[in-house]
Amino acid sequence: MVTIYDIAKLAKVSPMTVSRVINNTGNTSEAIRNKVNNAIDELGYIPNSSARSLTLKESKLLTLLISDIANPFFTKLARGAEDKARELGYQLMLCNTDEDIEKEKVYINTIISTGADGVLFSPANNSSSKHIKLFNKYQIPFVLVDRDLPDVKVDKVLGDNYSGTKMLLNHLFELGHKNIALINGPKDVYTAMMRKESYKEVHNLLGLSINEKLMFEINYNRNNDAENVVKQLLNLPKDERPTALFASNSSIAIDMIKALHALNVSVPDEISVVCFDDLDPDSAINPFLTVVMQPAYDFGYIGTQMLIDRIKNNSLSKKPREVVLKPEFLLRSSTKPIVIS
Amino acid sequence: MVTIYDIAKLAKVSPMTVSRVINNTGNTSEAIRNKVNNAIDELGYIPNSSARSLTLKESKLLTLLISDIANPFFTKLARGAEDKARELGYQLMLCNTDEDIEKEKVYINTIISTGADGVLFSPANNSSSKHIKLFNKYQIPFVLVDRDLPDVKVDKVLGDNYSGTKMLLNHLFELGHKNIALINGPKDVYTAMMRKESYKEVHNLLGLSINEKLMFEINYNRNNDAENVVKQLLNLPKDERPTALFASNSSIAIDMIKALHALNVSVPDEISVVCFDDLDPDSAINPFLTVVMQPAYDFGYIGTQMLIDRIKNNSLSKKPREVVLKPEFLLRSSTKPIVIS
DNA sequence: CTGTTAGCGCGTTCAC
DNA sequence: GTGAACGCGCTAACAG
Repeated sequence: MVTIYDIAKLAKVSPMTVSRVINNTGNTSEAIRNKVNNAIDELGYIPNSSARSLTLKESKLLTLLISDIANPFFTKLARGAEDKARELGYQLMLCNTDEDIEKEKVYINTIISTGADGVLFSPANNSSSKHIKLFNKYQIPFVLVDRDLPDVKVDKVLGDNYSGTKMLLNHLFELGHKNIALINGPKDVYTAMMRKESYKEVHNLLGLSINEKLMFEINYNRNNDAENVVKQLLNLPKDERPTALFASNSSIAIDMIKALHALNVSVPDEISVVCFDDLDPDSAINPFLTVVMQPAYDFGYIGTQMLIDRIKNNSLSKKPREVVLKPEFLLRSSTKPIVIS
Repeated sequence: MVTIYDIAKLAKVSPMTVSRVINNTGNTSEAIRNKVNNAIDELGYIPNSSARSLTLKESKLLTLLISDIANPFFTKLARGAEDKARELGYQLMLCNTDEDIEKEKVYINTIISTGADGVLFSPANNSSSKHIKLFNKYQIPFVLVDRDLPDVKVDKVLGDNYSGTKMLLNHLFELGHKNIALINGPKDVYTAMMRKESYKEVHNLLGLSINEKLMFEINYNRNNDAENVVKQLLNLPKDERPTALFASNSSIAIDMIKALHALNVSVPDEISVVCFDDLDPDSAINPFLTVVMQPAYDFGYIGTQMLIDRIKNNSLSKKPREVVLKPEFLLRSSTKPIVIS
């Protein structure tokens, strides 16, 4: 391992001078700077960031703590975060909680232990609030992305769940659907909560009744309950049976469609399906699901910008900002007008 | 920030004893252990891993250095790597080079600087060989995944590019296709190189001639050249014009299909398309592309196991192991028998 | 079984 | 404009 001492020796200066040259701090003569830089090149010196973190209490390391790396929404968010981080001279580390609050806890410990300068955080569920105390205790700034947490006052980048839900429902209404099942994520996850509220509100505003039997809560990722849900829905008496499904995210939509196919129910001929978030990368060649697409990349890009702002002018006093990103409706072929039989 | 000194004071022992309790190293009496643990809980102590790395020269941090996080192949690989890393008490950090050799260089510096214990590495291209000197110099073990590098003798997890290519081509041959265009990745990337060689070999073994005009090299990710390639192919005289495309990865396949669609060429009615690697997550509901699917998750899972093996018994002397993972052929609907007109 | 000392690589503080 | 001493938080090596 090459240290500043090695290069100090080679350049015949003190380690301190080397440090100054590396960090452009204090004054150094041109001649010395050249000597030092040559030595650095010759020895292939790479600074030890552990040592640096220890004295500086800063690591130039950001962490993206998300709940499902297999979900294209989060993958795109990650790309956005990474791009902005690089732009601003930070390194991004990715942690995947798998929607698991325990994993999340472990990760947060590691994050603090590692000395990240900030965290871009999409909490597993509302219980994540507990974990936040740690961030506060260790004074590490974080920005909430996609999923809000009650009573947590920090910078946030959120989606507009109401307008997204409304677009999806209105589309279905226009096609004549009345019995629209809501296959939602867990009720203690912000986005699921919001989408359910919006679902109810949109119905209420239109004077439409809501059938509780059409509302389900399952996991946001990897679902084995999908088939169960479908069976329950299909067993409903004809006048209650849904003609359309509103899946709360794309992962659920996929699982539902698979379950429907397994039972020989055709989409969209017999049941229409819509959901939040798009299905990259291949939706490009095979556009099927009608969705509202959220600007996932921007969630990461903007969130990271806000995070670094916080880190730099650590005016934690400054009032938290909240950015709301609008979704876009994409009409494709998983929806069809209702068939009157 | 809480340090071992704080908890030493509270527990009325020496910092060293605290360290021993935390790490289960040396003997400590039950009574003391309890006192210390209570203090730890009370103060919410979290070890500072920078300090630890400094003395221990080990960070329990692994880095996955890949070239395209938007590619589902690498996403799944990442999940496998992460699972194994967690299993074995390591943390995984993800770096995305975007197929860019310069970004890769910067990342490798950061990786060394951060003090990762090992690297799971899928190089951008053959020039990456230069970067490897740094790993050697800093004695940080790495395992090559998916992409090999000439003359680099380390543990590897590679795909079986020959058999994958053969399955794809044989399938097309059986459907009657003879003019099969190869839309390949860059020639200095291992997988692209291997697939091209295999393409030639399979043709040769069957005594089929190869038309150089049907072979293209474009980027593995985000392609603007796709449309150009398609135009060139379609402008070929009828007897040379391809009736099928062999895309070297799924990203290229998508771009090609988009370009074909843009020109109103139907897949598979007019041109069949196949490629390496599957298109999760939604291929589940919308199976379209005929592919050979590689066990991406296993690339990460096995590679990480090998990496940690190396780290633990750093018997760098031990002969490098090479694991070759077989792909699986998935027949779907992007291919069709050739139409004699 | 427990405590003391020293040092990991670096940057801040204060001299020169 | 340059250098020496100290300390960041932790643990290895040695005492006791």
